[in-house]
Amino acid sequence: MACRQSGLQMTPLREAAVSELWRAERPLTAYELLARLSEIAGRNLGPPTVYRLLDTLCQHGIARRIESLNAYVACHRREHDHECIFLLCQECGGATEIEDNGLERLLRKQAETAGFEMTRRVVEVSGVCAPCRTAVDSDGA
Amino acid sequence: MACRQSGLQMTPLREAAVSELWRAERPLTAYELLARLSEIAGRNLGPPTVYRLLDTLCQHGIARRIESLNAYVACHRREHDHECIFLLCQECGGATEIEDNGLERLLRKQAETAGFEMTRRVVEVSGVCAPCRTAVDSDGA
DNA sequence: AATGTAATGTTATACTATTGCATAACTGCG
DNA sequence: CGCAGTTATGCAATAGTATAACATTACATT
Repeated sequence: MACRQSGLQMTPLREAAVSELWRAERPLTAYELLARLSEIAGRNLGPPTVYRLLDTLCQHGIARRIESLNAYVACHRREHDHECIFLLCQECGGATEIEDNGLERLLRKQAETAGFEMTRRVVEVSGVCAPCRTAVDSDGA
Repeated sequence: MACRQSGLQMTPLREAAVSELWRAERPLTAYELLARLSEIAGRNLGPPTVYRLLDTLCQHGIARRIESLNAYVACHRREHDHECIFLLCQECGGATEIEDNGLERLLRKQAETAGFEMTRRVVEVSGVCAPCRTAVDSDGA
């Protein structure tokens, strides 16, 4: 976890949160994370605790919020500061993070053309991921 | 409103909803719309009524949901079937709808490369719109 | 110990959305 | 017309998501 401390101090709670987000193979809602952390802590945490954790982690680029799911994932790609694109599978619930500089440029250009100062962007694609597609195919469904 | 009836029957409630979304110069939350429609109707509508209205309108491309605001706007550009890009101003709350075929192509290509079947996408840019930028500039702020 | 700051706890509440079932309105048809 | 089938709306309850406001704790510096 040491590599992630871009000025953020890693408390036990934050470590646990990051670790749970990593372990989950899909985005977790705040309340799902709340339940898992409560179990780990052996006591009931309150929603504000978890929302604060998530805010902090998101601000440091360690986690990301997925708007169309009201859920959160641990973020890969800490090296670059890029915002990313999510591919969200409707079958398995998985979230894949990708990146596209061309798309970035286009968005930036569009904003510029409109005289719009861009501070944040959300790009989320919903559909069916490759593994789930083949799974469905071989179902004969 | 006649031009919008792509197989959707226009009831008084739906007309009122569309009309309110149009009149608002920014996205409305479901509960904001609920309040306005209740006032118009002269009685209290329930949340399900409004959420059903919005679902229906969104399904017919008459309205669109903005994920990062939990809010809804009337949709321009009925001609094309394009999904669109929103520029969301953090100052005035306004939402501008734009379109970019290049971006569309890029997204589609990315999905394809990942073997991902895309059924829906969300592209939302937050920032400050041109009018608000000049307003802030002349504030000296 | 005294102070300051960051982190977490606690209670209550606000906001967003859906489920499930009841009723009403409209359509087509005999 | 009267009836069945369908679509739309009403309504009550509740689920799910998020924040405000304030109290407490933990730690660092002096």
